[in-house]
Amino acid sequence: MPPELSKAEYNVLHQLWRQSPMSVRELHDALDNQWAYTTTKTVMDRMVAKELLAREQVHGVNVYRPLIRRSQGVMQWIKFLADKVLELDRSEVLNMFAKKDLYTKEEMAEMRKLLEQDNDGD
Amino acid sequence: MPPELSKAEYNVLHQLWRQSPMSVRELHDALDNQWAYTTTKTVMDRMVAKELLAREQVHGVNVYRPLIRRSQGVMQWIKFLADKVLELDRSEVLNMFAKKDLYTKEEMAEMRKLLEQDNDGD
DNA sequence: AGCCTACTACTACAAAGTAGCAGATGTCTA
DNA sequence: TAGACATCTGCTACTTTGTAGTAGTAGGCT
Repeated sequence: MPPELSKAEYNVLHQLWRQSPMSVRELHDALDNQWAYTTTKTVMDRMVAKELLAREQVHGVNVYRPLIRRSQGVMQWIKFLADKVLELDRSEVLNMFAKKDLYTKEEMAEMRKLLEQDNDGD
Repeated sequence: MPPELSKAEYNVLHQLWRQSPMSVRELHDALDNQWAYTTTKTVMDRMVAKELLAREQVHGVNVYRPLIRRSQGVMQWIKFLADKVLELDRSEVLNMFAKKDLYTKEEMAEMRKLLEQDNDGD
């Protein structure tokens, strides 16, 4: 079971899933929220501590890379959405997502698998 | 603009939107999560302080009532989902919700209005 | 009257949200 | 080349949330 992600953490991952690795500065500028630069940095550093991100130095600057896949990250929102907001079957919500063609075949397959795995186990 | 809701807070509201008012005990038992009873109470009391809930005594017991409407509460998930997870137009996501027939005509109308209001204002 | 039981207010501690500061280092210009 | 800036980086810090324990209290039972 993938770790719980906060909205803030998901936000960071969201960027890194599109482009990775990125420095704090790059990611911060790509974000359209109102965070202070240091906030972005703090969040990212804590994510390293939690092993959600990997950090390495490139030419003297830290760059960050996600350690979990998008399919894993998205799953929890599907679950939350299904259980608490839409009150639908999780797989039904997943299907709503599927229709929008945002995720690759592989990601969809993995999400379906994740769904089965903990469908009555979390 | 409705206040930001945490998942925990949303959870509580979710129950109260179905049935209200409820005592801590009733709500706690209705929830299917793993909270301790006192956790439920703490969350609810804090929500009163933030004016998300109203509390009143009935026959010596506190009962709680939501102070924001479901349409308001749901909106933020629509926004988050649209912006960060699905990368779709917010109204498109709202339409996905609409299809599922979970919300009344009035709620849908209000959500559409909320969407316009802060569509480029938040 | 004394004891359960449930309810309430209060306290507590860890994690997340949000951000400032100060030292190190790279860069540009007088 | 020595300041003068601009970054980047590692700390520190304060507030909210998440999560829960404890103790006092009031109502009902025996």
